[in-house]
Amino acid sequence: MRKLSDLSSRSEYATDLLRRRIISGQSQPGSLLAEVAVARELGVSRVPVREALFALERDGLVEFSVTGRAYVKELSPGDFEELYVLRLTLEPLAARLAAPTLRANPRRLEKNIRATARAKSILDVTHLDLEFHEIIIQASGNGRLMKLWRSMLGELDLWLGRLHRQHQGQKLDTRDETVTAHQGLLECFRTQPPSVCERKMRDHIQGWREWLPVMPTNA
Amino acid sequence: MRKLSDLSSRSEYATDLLRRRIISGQSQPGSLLAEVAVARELGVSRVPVREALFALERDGLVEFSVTGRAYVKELSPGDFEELYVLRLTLEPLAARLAAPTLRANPRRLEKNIRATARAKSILDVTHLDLEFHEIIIQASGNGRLMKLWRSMLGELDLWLGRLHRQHQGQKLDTRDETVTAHQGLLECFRTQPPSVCERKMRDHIQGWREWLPVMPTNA
DNA sequence: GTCAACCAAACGGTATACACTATGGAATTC
DNA sequence: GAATTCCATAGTGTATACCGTTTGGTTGAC
Repeated sequence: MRKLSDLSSRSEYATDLLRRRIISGQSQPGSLLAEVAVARELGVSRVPVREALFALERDGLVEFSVTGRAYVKELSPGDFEELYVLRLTLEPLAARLAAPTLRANPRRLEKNIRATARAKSILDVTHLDLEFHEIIIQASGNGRLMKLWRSMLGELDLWLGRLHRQHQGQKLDTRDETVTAHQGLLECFRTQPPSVCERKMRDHIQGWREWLPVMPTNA
Repeated sequence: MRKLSDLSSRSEYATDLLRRRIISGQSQPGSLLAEVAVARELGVSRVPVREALFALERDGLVEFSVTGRAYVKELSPGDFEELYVLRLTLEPLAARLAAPTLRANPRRLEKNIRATARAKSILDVTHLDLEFHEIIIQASGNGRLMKLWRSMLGELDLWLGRLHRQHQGQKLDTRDETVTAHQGLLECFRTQPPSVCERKMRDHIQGWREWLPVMPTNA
């Protein structure tokens, strides 16, 4: 766990800590995040906590009521579909835009795939998977797109975290499939024109959606 | 101009006022928005100003330096292209998702078009144009998409505002073209399947881009 | 004249205090 | 017993104060 001294500001510390709690499920969905309570608990004042709550709202991990109270986001199946349809639209675009860059310099993707192949836990695979996609978005050179991706990342993490907890008993080992699929994408970037990369990415994300265990239907 | 008493909170007041200033060009791009100075000027404390600055950063109207200072966003031609390519991707999606809803209930679009036809200033046309597009995104039923749109809206406004100022002398009257184009879209929603609406929206946005006067190449 | 060290003013980060509002349960009324 | 009023509590909105850091200019050495 990161300590306060590791971070440049208490706002970041609070944001980081609350994010972990929410994603890990330690903070129950729908529960109130009262500024005073959180502040006392983290050993900081209300000001950094307020800023953390605003930042987490932007990331889709916290929701504000009309009266200004902050609650841990409750997930509905519809939310997941919204997220999925946006990925299905934005990521193929990113792949097309990024194709020339990645063709010229695929090193970061290669490194990511090697790391994924060595990953020992499901959680690591998940994070490396998301990182793989983020590398592509980064390479698209569109800063706005990167911003949008980051604003979706938290909620995506929330979903995947819950999924893993629900299927704890089962293996759910996606490492080899992930590596194979990503190698296919990399090969595409290396040899195919942007429009093909775009299509390939769309297929990849569709495949991911279909592969996922059935999404829970209750919050 | 909105007064403090018209708004529920001083944060909103500050956000609103600063947004207007930035979009209108009253605040020079690149200029420092120092918390104390702004606070004194608006007659509020630093706290609401801080929150306003964070909100405006999310909207792409303000940028923070690494040391935490807030500056009025400087526009580059690349920024505009980034925005454009995202619209070109997200709005056709919205049109497809919204098609069934709008077919069943096109009233809001009709009302918007009528208002546009009566608009007396270029600024009104611009805002009604953006509202037209927002109605469609709203009708898509995808809350995340709406959030993304709103986060792009400020910067879009900034661009269009600058454009109008630069071409003040020229007519640049887009009212009739806008009405015609929007009527075409409405007709499409009323009679065509979602995939056709999607394509039509893509064409519409491409046409808008091509029609725009040459975007300025310097900040 | 140039460069570096230094210093005061400006600014952001955070804590704390106070004012106002919402919330939920207890008391009251019917 | 059910609905309503009332009130204490909890919570947010905002102001202010303090502290450390950045910044930009000035002074001094060379």
